Amino acid sequence: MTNRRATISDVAREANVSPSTASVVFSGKTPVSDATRERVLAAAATLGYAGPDPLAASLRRGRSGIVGVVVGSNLNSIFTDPVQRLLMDGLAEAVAPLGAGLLLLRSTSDIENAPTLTTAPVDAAVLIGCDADLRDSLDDVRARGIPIVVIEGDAGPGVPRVRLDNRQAQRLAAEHLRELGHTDVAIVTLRTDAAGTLGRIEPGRVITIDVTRERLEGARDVYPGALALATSGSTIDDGLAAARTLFADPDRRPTAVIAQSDLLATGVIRAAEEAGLRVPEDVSVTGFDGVPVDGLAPFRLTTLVQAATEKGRAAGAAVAAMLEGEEPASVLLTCEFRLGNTSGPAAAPH
Amino acid sequence: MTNRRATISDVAREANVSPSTASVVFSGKTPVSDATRERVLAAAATLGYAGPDPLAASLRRGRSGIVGVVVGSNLNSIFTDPVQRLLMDGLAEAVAPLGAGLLLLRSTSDIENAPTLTTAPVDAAVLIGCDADLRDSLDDVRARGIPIVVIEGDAGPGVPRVRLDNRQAQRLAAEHLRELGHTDVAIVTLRTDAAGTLGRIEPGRVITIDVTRERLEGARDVYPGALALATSGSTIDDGLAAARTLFADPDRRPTAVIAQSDLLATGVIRAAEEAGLRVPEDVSVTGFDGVPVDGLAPFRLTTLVQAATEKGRAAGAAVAAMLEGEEPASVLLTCEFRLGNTSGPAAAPH
DNA sequence: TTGTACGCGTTATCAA
DNA sequence: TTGATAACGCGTACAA
Repeated sequence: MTNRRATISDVAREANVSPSTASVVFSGKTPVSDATRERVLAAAATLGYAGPDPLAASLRRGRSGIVGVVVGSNLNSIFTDPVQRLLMDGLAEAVAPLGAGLLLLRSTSDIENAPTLTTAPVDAAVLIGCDADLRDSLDDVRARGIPIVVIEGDAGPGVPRVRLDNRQAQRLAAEHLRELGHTDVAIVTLRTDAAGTLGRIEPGRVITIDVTRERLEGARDVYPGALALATSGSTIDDGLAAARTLFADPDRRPTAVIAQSDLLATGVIRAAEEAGLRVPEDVSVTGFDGVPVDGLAPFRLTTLVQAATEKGRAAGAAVAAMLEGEEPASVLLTCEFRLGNTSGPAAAPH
Repeated sequence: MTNRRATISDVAREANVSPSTASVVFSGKTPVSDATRERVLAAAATLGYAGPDPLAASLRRGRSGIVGVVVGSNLNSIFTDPVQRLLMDGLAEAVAPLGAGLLLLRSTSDIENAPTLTTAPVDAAVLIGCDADLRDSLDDVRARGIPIVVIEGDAGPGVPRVRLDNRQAQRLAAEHLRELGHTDVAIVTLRTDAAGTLGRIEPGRVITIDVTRERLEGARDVYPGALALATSGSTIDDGLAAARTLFADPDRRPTAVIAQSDLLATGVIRAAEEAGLRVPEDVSVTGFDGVPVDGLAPFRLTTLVQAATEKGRAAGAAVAAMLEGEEPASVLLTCEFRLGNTSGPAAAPH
């Protein structure tokens, strides 16, 4: 009894049918007479057989039903961002009909033996962002011929991408501020490189993270010389810290701040309140993402709404299509400008 | 060329060695002469062989290297909570040395064909929380004989649990308030049932969520009759909404609020500020979790610090042990009381 | 150090 | 509607 798990052959024997018939009872791919079905099911119950072994079935079918999701660093950091969470939700939703689940994988790990894209039984991979580390390990994966999709990143030619038109979107916010009469505008950016270098972005600085660079370009299309401050991540506290330096000197403070995320914008608003400034009377703030921010009320951010869930869904759909043998297609999503109560006319100079 | 992927036999043939020798070159389990190794590797390169197929390898050794993590509803909601995120981090870390990754699974899904604990090739499963739906589907899984561990929930006898001593911990906070002289204390709780029923918890109300019930018991050990308000989740906004009703009537407001999470506590503090109350002079607030809350500064919550990452790690370790054939052992973690600047002596009655 | 032989548990294909 | 056959691609005793 403690020997070995029952297999489908055992069940078949017990039910006096062939293994293939027993298999069909479980898969339902071919009609089976009610009588045999019941006999098989009864045999399974007797033997404590819980259904086909997923591993063996996968091998036979050549599909594991698993999509690898490669995230940069630790899991905690990726899920801190509401946009990422929605994205994962959309992704999960889109791959579920394939019978696929999401396997969380990290691009790098100091842990011996950690699972990787090469050792894990994945049918396809979705890369979130794509840094240098990742790009290297990608060759192995492509050699294996599994479909790959990149979200907000670039994994080289031939790898379909799902991303936002960040530059165009951010330009909308900047134009909105220009129309309100703002001339003195500062920008609070997301992290500019893997290291998360803080502080003022001088002309020579290389911005290796696409999203950040593109949004900055969009803002600078309208305000070419605007001061830009880099943060190390998209959190309220990061926005707060950056904005404190912006508001430190009453004589040189901007009348509007373009934040590259809603979380950062929330921090900027908090810094403004700290400094005794009213939003939007004294300072206008725009965000990016259009996600609900816990604790932001009563403010409604003026922001660019991105369809984060849709982004995940698009990536999932791309993966599904490639699994069907279709040609990969990149997707470029656009954002919608949403007016909130955090932006208003530039204050008359005092 | 476009035919079929190369297999290890192809490589072996190309290198003039036997398949087993080629296999050994990749697994490294047996010494191989340098000459043969290089020949095999060269052959692999020629054929574009990217290493053993994970699926076949898994079937052969009976291990997929995948641990299923079953979360209640959507991924978004679970990762909204910083505690859950840290927990996942710890879990990922603990299972990585096994060469295992985490497969995200939902306990219920309306999507046809969605992957489940029964259809996915998992070596083990970790359940986060455990509601009725889940408990039912568990029988199938147990029939398969894979190890299961439950975090903060109860999956029935024989399933090892990893959890906190919530009651004892929450009592510490209540005792702290009692020592400060508070007599009029209110409690803001986490969700009490799957539906997320809001509002005052009357004596008869059934609390199906263990964490909530246990923490409430801890608080009531000290303040038996305290008013308790249920929220629908652990967010700042939920805490804010609940606390607004607490502070609405100036004559009947509590001098201290016990919140069942740090996020809720942050909302309570915000509500206090809104109502023109000073923390902790006019009202003391305690939290639970001890996680960094984005945007809480300059407050440091008086709270119970739980080792969230450790909780995940413990679950991972339990899984690892069971995979080694060891006996499952439940783990009960304790919290540490941490004094912040959100609690102080009860104000003299006016 | 290398090779032989077999089976892991299933399912697609085809014929009956 | 059912059954026989043959892989799926690999790892591992065991023998040489």
